[in-house]
Amino acid sequence: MKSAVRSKVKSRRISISAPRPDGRTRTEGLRHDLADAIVSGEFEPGTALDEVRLASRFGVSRTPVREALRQLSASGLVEIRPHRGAIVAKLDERQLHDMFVTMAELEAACAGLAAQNMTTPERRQLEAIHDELRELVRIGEPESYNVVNESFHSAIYVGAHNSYLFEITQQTRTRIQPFRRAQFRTIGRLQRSFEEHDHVVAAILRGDREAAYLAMRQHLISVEEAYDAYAEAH
Amino acid sequence: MKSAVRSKVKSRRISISAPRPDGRTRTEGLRHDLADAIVSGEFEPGTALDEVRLASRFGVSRTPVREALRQLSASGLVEIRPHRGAIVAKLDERQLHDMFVTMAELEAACAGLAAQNMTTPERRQLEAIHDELRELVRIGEPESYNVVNESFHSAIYVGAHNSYLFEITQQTRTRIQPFRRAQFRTIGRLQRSFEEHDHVVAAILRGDREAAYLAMRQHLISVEEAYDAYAEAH
DNA sequence: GATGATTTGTACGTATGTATA
DNA sequence: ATATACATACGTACAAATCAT
Repeated sequence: MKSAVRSKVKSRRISISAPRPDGRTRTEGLRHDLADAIVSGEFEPGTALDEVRLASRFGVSRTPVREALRQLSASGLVEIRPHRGAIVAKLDERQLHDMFVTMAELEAACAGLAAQNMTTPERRQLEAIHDELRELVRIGEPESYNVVNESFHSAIYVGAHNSYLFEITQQTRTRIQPFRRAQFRTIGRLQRSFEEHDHVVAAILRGDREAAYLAMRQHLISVEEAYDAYAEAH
Repeated sequence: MKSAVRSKVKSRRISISAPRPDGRTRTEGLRHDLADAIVSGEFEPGTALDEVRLASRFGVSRTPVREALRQLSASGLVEIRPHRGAIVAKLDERQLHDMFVTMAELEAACAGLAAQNMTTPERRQLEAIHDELRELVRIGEPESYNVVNESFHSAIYVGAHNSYLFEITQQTRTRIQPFRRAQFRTIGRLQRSFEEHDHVVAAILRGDREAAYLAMRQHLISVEEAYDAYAEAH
């Protein structure tokens, strides 16, 4: 219906071609923006990523869109089916479970290495975050707890002092993100989470690698169980 | 200067465009071929990946080359510097060491999960491979040992029954590959490797997750030490 | 199941940014 | 420091494949 009109109408170029104010290429900017949209949940898993629509939405041609999609497909956020377009990657139950289990192993490895490698200031910082979480449990603030909890885990990734492990741990977290429903909702779960952290922190502070590994692995398994219980109830 | 002439001259198309005999796109084929060339050592780390040269070498236009390079950069084999071209990814000492340590953690995680999850046939198969390696140590065949050793490790990746862990373990192995110099060269190292495997196999067969984890981690640390010793001597 | 519409895949030209003399 | 050469970034045209009808 509309197609007859289009070919004459479209001719005027939008020309956003201005010499790139920032130093970034369009492809880079797009990859970043698309990843954000997926991780934040704006584009849900399974959403079709139409090249032309994305191009016009972001005011660029199809070329950078295609290049960004290729990169995101290699990192796992996007799935490309040849000749059939790209969609936001979808995971079935099994794949999601596998990812959780692997995440537990990765974070446990981080904790173990952190027990060995953290500097004294890093250890002090971890304790400080842990104390902050204790207070948030006491006054019962799930939202703040979730935010500070992120720093807790990040501090341990960094403390492992291993750039590659850091990279794949973050990447795995990013890939799971679109599938995370709610975080901690109940005070009970908060309390339990804090107690598990307590074992992790104690092991790291006394430099006990294997104990830190086991405590963190256990913590994450228990996080998955909490998710599952929540998912089942909803 | 030449541009006046060019626009008339270029018109004849080379037309390798034959309707794609296989079902694969050129980008896919190229990504595969490039990854192969890098992993096999044909393109060494640091090699410049000139778009035009690659395009003509593989008989395609620059577009699929660019798209393949983007994917390989997301998977870590290639490094893209904006406006400055792509090179085969290079790792410094520290990065390589970090990757080895992480590989040890990943394989250890696989071994731990394999101890839990391997089926009876899988356990039998692992034992069979292990017996084969014993024989190869006895008669002293480093080349065959290296080949069968790969199956040994692969059997454990598979036995973990975790698709995501499998994926990142393989990907890490691929990324380290271009930096592997020689494999086991000495009979002494062969013997030592076999003894370490022995602990891993025993732990897996009796379903002892933590012991399997520790034994595999130790094995890989000792593999890295062997590499380092070799590198230092050469 | 064939045909037209739509969307992706590939080629190529030109502009823009980077390196070099 | 400026100009020149060169490789990449991006837009656009067309071909090929998929999907609707």
